[in-house]
Amino acid sequence: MEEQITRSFNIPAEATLEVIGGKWKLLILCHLNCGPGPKRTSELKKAIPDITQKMLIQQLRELEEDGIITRTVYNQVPPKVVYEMSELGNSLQFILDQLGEWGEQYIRRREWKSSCSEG
Amino acid sequence: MEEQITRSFNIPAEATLEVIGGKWKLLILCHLNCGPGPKRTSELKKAIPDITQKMLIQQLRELEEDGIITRTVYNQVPPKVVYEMSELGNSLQFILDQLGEWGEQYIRRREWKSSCSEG
DNA sequence: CTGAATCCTAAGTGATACTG
DNA sequence: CAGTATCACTTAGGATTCAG
Repeated sequence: MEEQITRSFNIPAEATLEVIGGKWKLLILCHLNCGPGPKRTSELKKAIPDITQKMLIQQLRELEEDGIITRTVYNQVPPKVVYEMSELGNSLQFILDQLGEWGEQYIRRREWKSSCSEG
Repeated sequence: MEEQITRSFNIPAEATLEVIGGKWKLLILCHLNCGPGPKRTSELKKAIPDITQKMLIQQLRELEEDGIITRTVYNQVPPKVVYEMSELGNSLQFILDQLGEWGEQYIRRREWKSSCSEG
Protein backbone atom coordinates (compact mmCIF):
# COMPACT_ATOMS: atom_id res chain seq x y z
CA MET A 1 0.00 0.00 0.00
CA GLU A 2 2.86 2.36 0.82
CA GLU A 3 3.99 2.35 -2.77
CA GLN A 4 7.09 4.50 -2.75
CA ILE A 5 7.53 6.33 -6.00
CA THR A 6 10.95 7.52 -7.03
CA ARG A 7 10.48 10.71 -8.94
CA SER A 8 13.24 11.83 -11.20
CA PHE A 9 13.49 15.19 -12.87
CA ASN A 10 15.48 16.54 -15.73
CA ILE A 11 15.82 19.88 -14.04
CA PRO A 12 15.17 20.94 -10.46
CA ALA A 13 12.40 23.31 -11.48
CA GLU A 14 10.32 20.29 -12.41
CA ALA A 15 10.45 19.12 -8.82
CA THR A 16 8.89 22.38 -7.74
CA LEU A 17 6.07 22.06 -10.22
CA GLU A 18 5.55 18.49 -9.12
CA VAL A 19 4.94 19.76 -5.62
CA ILE A 20 2.65 22.68 -6.38
CA GLY A 21 1.31 21.59 -9.76
CA GLY A 22 -1.73 19.65 -8.62
CA LYS A 23 -4.99 21.01 -9.89
CA TRP A 24 -6.12 22.45 -6.58
CA LYS A 25 -2.88 22.88 -4.72
CA LEU A 26 -2.31 26.54 -5.43
CA LEU A 27 -5.82 27.28 -4.31
CA ILE A 28 -5.42 25.21 -1.16
CA LEU A 29 -2.11 26.82 -0.29
CA CYS A 30 -3.67 30.18 -0.98
CA HIS A 31 -6.41 29.53 1.56
CA LEU A 32 -3.98 28.13 4.10
CA ASN A 33 -1.98 31.30 3.73
CA CYS A 34 -4.77 33.82 4.06
CA GLY A 35 -5.34 34.38 7.72
CA PRO A 36 -3.13 32.96 10.43
CA GLY A 37 -3.46 29.62 12.11
CA PRO A 38 -4.55 26.20 10.91
CA LYS A 39 -7.68 25.47 8.90
CA ARG A 40 -10.12 22.66 9.37
CA THR A 41 -11.02 20.37 6.50
CA SER A 42 -14.54 21.68 6.44
CA GLU A 43 -13.29 25.25 6.30
CA LEU A 44 -11.23 24.46 3.25
CA LYS A 45 -14.15 22.70 1.64
CA LYS A 46 -16.31 25.73 2.27
CA ALA A 47 -13.65 28.02 0.89
CA ILE A 48 -13.30 25.91 -2.24
CA PRO A 49 -16.83 24.76 -3.02
CA ASP A 50 -16.01 23.33 -6.45
CA ILE A 51 -13.53 20.79 -5.16
CA THR A 52 -14.77 17.31 -4.42
CA GLN A 53 -14.05 15.84 -1.05
CA LYS A 54 -11.89 13.21 -2.62
CA MET A 55 -9.71 15.71 -4.41
CA LEU A 56 -9.45 17.91 -1.35
CA ILE A 57 -8.20 15.05 0.80
CA GLN A 58 -5.99 13.72 -1.96
CA GLN A 59 -4.28 17.03 -2.64
CA LEU A 60 -3.89 17.69 1.06
CA ARG A 61 -2.25 14.31 1.52
CA GLU A 62 0.17 14.96 -1.29
CA LEU A 63 1.05 18.34 0.10
CA GLU A 64 1.58 16.70 3.46
CA GLU A 65 3.77 13.96 2.02
CA ASP A 66 5.83 16.58 0.26
CA GLY A 67 6.27 18.36 3.56
CA ILE A 68 4.50 21.52 2.47
CA ILE A 69 1.75 21.37 5.05
CA THR A 70 1.23 19.72 8.40
CA ARG A 71 -1.79 17.70 9.41
CA THR A 72 -2.91 17.57 13.00
CA VAL A 73 -5.55 15.18 14.25
CA TYR A 74 -7.48 15.78 17.44
CA ASN A 75 -8.75 12.53 18.91
CA GLN A 76 -12.21 13.64 19.83
CA VAL A 77 -15.78 13.28 18.81
CA PRO A 78 -16.67 14.70 16.42
CA PRO A 79 -13.30 14.36 14.71
CA LYS A 80 -11.24 17.45 14.11
CA VAL A 81 -8.38 17.68 11.66
CA VAL A 82 -6.49 20.83 10.87
CA TYR A 83 -3.98 21.69 8.22
CA GLU A 84 -1.30 24.33 8.40
CA MET A 85 1.60 25.57 6.32
CA SER A 86 4.88 24.02 7.36
CA GLU A 87 8.18 25.82 7.45
CA LEU A 88 9.00 24.35 4.06
CA GLY A 89 5.61 25.47 2.87
CA ASN A 90 6.28 28.98 4.00
CA SER A 91 9.47 28.96 1.99
CA LEU A 92 7.24 28.64 -1.04
CA GLN A 93 5.59 31.94 -0.33
CA PHE A 94 7.92 33.99 -2.48
CA ILE A 95 7.50 31.73 -5.49
CA LEU A 96 3.75 31.71 -5.04
CA ASP A 97 3.78 35.49 -5.04
CA GLN A 98 5.89 35.59 -8.17
CA LEU A 99 3.64 33.12 -9.95
CA GLY A 100 0.69 35.28 -9.01
CA GLU A 101 2.28 38.49 -10.21
CA TRP A 102 3.37 37.08 -13.53
CA GLY A 103 -0.05 35.51 -13.97
CA GLU A 104 -1.74 38.85 -13.39
CA GLN A 105 0.41 40.55 -15.98
CA TYR A 106 -0.21 37.70 -18.36
CA ILE A 107 -3.97 37.83 -17.95
CA ARG A 108 -4.01 41.58 -18.43
CA ARG A 109 -1.92 41.23 -21.54
CA ARG A 110 -4.28 38.69 -23.01
CA GLU A 111 -7.32 40.82 -22.23
CA TRP A 112 -5.63 43.72 -23.93
CA LYS A 113 -4.82 41.68 -27.00
CA SER A 114 -8.32 40.29 -27.30
CA SER A 115 -9.87 43.73 -26.92
CA CYS A 116 -7.73 44.87 -29.83
CA SER A 117 -8.86 42.08 -32.12
CA GLU A 118 -12.45 42.94 -31.29
CA GLY A 119 -12.02 46.50 -32.52
CA MET B 1 -10.54 23.31 -35.90
CA GLU B 2 -9.59 26.58 -34.24
CA GLU B 3 -11.44 25.62 -31.10
CA GLN B 4 -11.05 28.61 -28.85
CA ILE B 5 -10.86 27.62 -25.24
CA THR B 6 -11.73 30.10 -22.57
CA ARG B 7 -9.56 29.39 -19.60
CA SER B 8 -10.65 30.68 -16.26
CA PHE B 9 -8.61 30.63 -13.11
CA ASN B 10 -9.39 31.02 -9.47
CA ILE B 11 -6.13 32.81 -8.87
CA PRO B 12 -3.65 34.36 -11.28
CA ALA B 13 -0.89 31.99 -10.27
CA GLU B 14 -2.84 29.20 -11.91
CA ALA B 15 -2.54 30.98 -15.23
CA THR B 16 1.21 30.89 -14.90
CA LEU B 17 1.24 27.18 -14.21
CA GLU B 18 -1.08 26.66 -17.15
CA VAL B 19 1.52 28.28 -19.37
CA ILE B 20 4.64 26.55 -18.07
CA GLY B 21 3.14 23.46 -16.52
CA GLY B 22 3.22 21.16 -19.53
CA LYS B 23 5.22 18.02 -19.04
CA TRP B 24 8.13 19.12 -21.25
CA LYS B 25 7.77 22.87 -21.27
CA LEU B 26 10.29 23.68 -18.58
CA LEU B 27 12.83 21.52 -20.34
CA ILE B 28 12.11 23.13 -23.70
CA LEU B 29 12.31 26.62 -22.29
CA CYS B 30 15.51 25.63 -20.55
CA HIS B 31 17.07 24.61 -23.84
CA LEU B 32 15.79 27.69 -25.63
CA ASN B 33 17.43 29.75 -22.94
CA CYS B 34 20.83 28.12 -22.89
CA GLY B 35 22.87 29.70 -25.61
CA PRO B 36 21.73 32.70 -27.60
CA GLY B 37 19.72 32.65 -30.79
CA PRO B 38 16.96 30.44 -32.08
CA LYS B 39 16.94 26.66 -32.07
CA ARG B 40 15.83 24.35 -34.83
CA THR B 41 13.27 21.66 -34.17
CA SER B 42 15.86 18.95 -34.71
CA GLU B 43 18.24 20.62 -32.27
CA LEU B 44 15.59 20.56 -29.59
CA LYS B 45 14.79 16.94 -30.36
CA LYS B 46 18.46 16.09 -30.03
CA ALA B 47 18.72 18.00 -26.78
CA ILE B 48 15.68 16.20 -25.36
CA PRO B 49 15.97 12.65 -26.65
CA ASP B 50 13.18 11.23 -24.52
CA ILE B 51 10.50 13.46 -25.94
CA THR B 52 8.50 12.18 -28.87
CA GLN B 53 8.21 14.32 -31.97
CA LYS B 54 4.51 14.62 -31.36
CA MET B 55 4.95 15.97 -27.85
CA LEU B 56 7.75 18.28 -28.91
CA ILE B 57 5.63 19.89 -31.62
CA GLN B 58 2.60 19.97 -29.39
CA GLN B 59 4.32 21.67 -26.48
CA LEU B 60 6.05 24.10 -28.82
CA ARG B 61 2.72 25.03 -30.35
CA GLU B 62 1.19 25.68 -26.97
CA LEU B 63 4.11 27.82 -25.92
CA GLU B 64 3.76 29.72 -29.16
CA GLU B 65 0.02 30.20 -28.73
CA ASP B 66 0.65 31.49 -25.24
CA GLY B 67 3.14 33.97 -26.65
CA ILE B 68 6.11 32.54 -24.78
CA ILE B 69 8.13 31.61 -27.84
CA THR B 70 8.20 32.66 -31.47
CA ARG B 71 8.19 30.33 -34.44
CA THR B 72 9.88 31.27 -37.66
CA VAL B 73 9.49 29.28 -40.86
CA TYR B 74 11.98 29.46 -43.69
CA ASN B 75 10.37 28.56 -46.97
CA GLN B 76 13.06 26.34 -48.36
CA VAL B 77 13.89 22.73 -49.04
CA PRO B 78 14.57 21.02 -46.80
CA PRO B 79 12.25 22.88 -44.45
CA LYS B 80 13.71 24.90 -41.62
CA VAL B 81 11.79 26.07 -38.58
CA VAL B 82 13.33 27.81 -35.62
CA TYR B 83 12.00 28.63 -32.19
CA GLU B 84 13.09 31.43 -29.95
CA MET B 85 12.11 32.96 -26.66
CA SER B 86 9.79 35.93 -27.07
CA GLU B 87 9.92 39.04 -24.96
CA LEU B 88 7.12 37.65 -22.84
CA GLY B 89 9.06 34.42 -22.60
CA ASN B 90 12.08 36.26 -21.34
CA SER B 91 9.96 37.83 -18.64
CA LEU B 92 9.54 34.31 -17.31
CA GLN B 93 13.25 33.98 -16.68
CA PHE B 94 13.12 35.13 -13.09
CA ILE B 95 10.35 32.74 -12.17
CA LEU B 96 12.11 29.88 -13.91
CA ASP B 97 15.21 30.64 -11.89
CA GLN B 98 13.24 30.72 -8.67
CA LEU B 99 11.52 27.45 -9.45
CA GLY B 100 14.91 25.92 -10.10
CA GLU B 101 16.43 27.22 -6.90
CA TRP B 102 13.58 26.07 -4.73
CA GLY B 103 13.60 22.71 -6.47
CA GLU B 104 17.28 22.28 -5.77
CA GLN B 105 16.82 22.99 -2.10
CA TYR B 106 13.83 20.68 -2.01
CA ILE B 107 15.70 17.82 -3.65
CA ARG B 108 18.65 18.25 -1.32
CA ARG B 109 16.31 18.23 1.63
CA ARG B 110 14.67 15.02 0.51
CA GLU B 111 18.02 13.34 -0.07
CA TRP B 112 19.05 14.37 3.39
CA LYS B 113 15.88 13.01 4.92
CA SER B 114 16.12 9.70 3.09
CA SER B 115 19.76 9.27 4.06
CA CYS B 116 18.69 9.70 7.68
CA SER B 117 16.02 7.03 7.50
CA GLU B 118 18.56 4.64 6.01
CA GLY B 119 20.47 4.96 9.25
C1' DC C 1 -17.04 15.68 10.79
C1' DT C 2 -13.44 13.49 8.37
C1' DG C 3 -12.07 10.68 4.97
C1' DA C 4 -11.58 5.87 2.77
C1' DA C 5 -13.06 2.90 -1.21
C1' DT C 6 -15.01 2.06 -5.67
C1' DC C 7 -16.15 2.86 -10.13
C1' DC C 8 -15.95 5.64 -14.22
C1' DT C 9 -14.71 9.19 -17.67
C1' DA C 10 -11.77 12.49 -19.84
C1' DA C 11 -7.53 14.08 -20.74
C1' DG C 12 -2.68 13.49 -21.39
C1' DT C 13 0.89 10.84 -23.24
C1' DG C 14 3.37 7.64 -26.25
C1' DA C 15 4.42 4.37 -30.42
C1' DT C 16 4.03 4.13 -35.00
C1' DA C 17 3.30 5.14 -39.68
C1' DC C 18 2.64 8.62 -43.05
C1' DT C 19 2.97 13.40 -45.81
C1' DG C 20 5.04 17.66 -48.14
C1' DC D 1 13.44 18.22 -41.89
C1' DA D 2 9.23 19.33 -39.94
C1' DG D 3 4.89 18.05 -39.07
C1' DT D 4 0.30 15.20 -39.08
C1' DA D 5 -2.76 11.24 -38.03
C1' DT D 6 -4.12 7.30 -35.67
C1' DC D 7 -4.41 4.11 -32.18
C1' DA D 8 -3.33 2.34 -27.63
C1' DC D 9 -2.24 3.12 -22.95
C1' DT D 10 -1.92 5.52 -18.58
C1' DT D 11 -3.40 8.64 -15.41
C1' DA D 12 -5.72 12.48 -13.16
C1' DG D 13 -9.85 13.79 -11.88
C1' DG D 14 -14.80 13.29 -10.48
C1' DA D 15 -19.39 10.99 -8.70
C1' DT D 16 -20.91 8.14 -5.50
C1' DT D 17 -21.13 5.33 -1.63
C1' DC D 18 -19.62 3.63 2.84
C1' DA D 19 -17.18 3.92 7.66
C1' DG D 20 -15.20 5.51 12.24
